Amino acid sequence: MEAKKDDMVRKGPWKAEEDEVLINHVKKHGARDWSSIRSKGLLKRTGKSCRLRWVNKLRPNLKNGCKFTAEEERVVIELQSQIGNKWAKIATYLPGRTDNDVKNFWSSRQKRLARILQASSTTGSSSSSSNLKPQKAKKEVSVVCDFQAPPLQSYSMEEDSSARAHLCSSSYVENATTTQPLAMIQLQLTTDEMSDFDTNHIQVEPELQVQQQIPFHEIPQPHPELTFSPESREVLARLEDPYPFINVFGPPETGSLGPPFFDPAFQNPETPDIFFDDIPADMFDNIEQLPSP
DNA sequence: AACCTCATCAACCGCACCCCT
DNA sequence: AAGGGGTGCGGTTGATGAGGT
Repeated sequence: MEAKKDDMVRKGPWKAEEDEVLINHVKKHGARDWSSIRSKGLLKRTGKSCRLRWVNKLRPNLKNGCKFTAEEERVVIELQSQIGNKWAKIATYLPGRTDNDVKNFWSSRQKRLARILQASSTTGSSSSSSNLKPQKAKKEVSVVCDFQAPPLQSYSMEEDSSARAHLCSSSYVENATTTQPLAMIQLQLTTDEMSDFDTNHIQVEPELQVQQQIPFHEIPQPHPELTFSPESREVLARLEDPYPFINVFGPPETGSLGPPFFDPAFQNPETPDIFFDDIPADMFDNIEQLPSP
């Protein structure tokens, strides 16, 4: 019985001591040999669990606790439309973000979208927001008022584009018929959320200010194509590029895109790298880079 | 204050792939 | 060639906190 208890795999939240053991293991052996952590008796966690913990929480330079910026959201949406639910691949475009982050972001988004669609379909095409929760309706009003940014250019806005361009909010989504292309609705949600980008109205966190101070019109625009045109295939091909973001959205010539994504100094102050000071400098080179073909 | 709804996050699970023997 | 172990990925779930009624 005792031996059985010792063999038990531990599950659930990680303790600080376990994190420490895991970090020490990675220091010594690198981010591999996950199974040996258990076989050596260092932890009662499975190799998978250890790897997941490292990748999602302990790895250096993670943006833990930071909400997705408008730019990151746009990258996710753009790439998801191009390559589907390849979260790990998409995450390689977002330094400091994990596939789990991207996945969670997307599923939250889908839930929200589904709710909005359901709300609009159950009550027909009524233009009022009364079918939503009152607090939601309130939020939407403020968003509509605050939103001043130009629309994304990555999707074609055809009929009714001017209205949507200026008032891209969930309440307009609600007005949309359910036959509206999903991409369009997703775009509307995006721009809704991007109202956060209005620095005149929103207090931004210090570590995000570098990016959020960028005038909206200077943000590099993604490719306009949605279909798998030759250009899109080119984008897919760039997935092997260690810094594909530069290529996909144009060179950071204005410097506007640079800091949050490419400046090593841009780190979440809540997750300092003090644990890793004595790790060989090149040890993590492989982590952020895409695997070589 | 209690309750409800929703969003977010961390972690687990199953499957697929790769590599080694 | 086949089998097994290790690893990576995507889907799902449960816990928790925030905000509103």
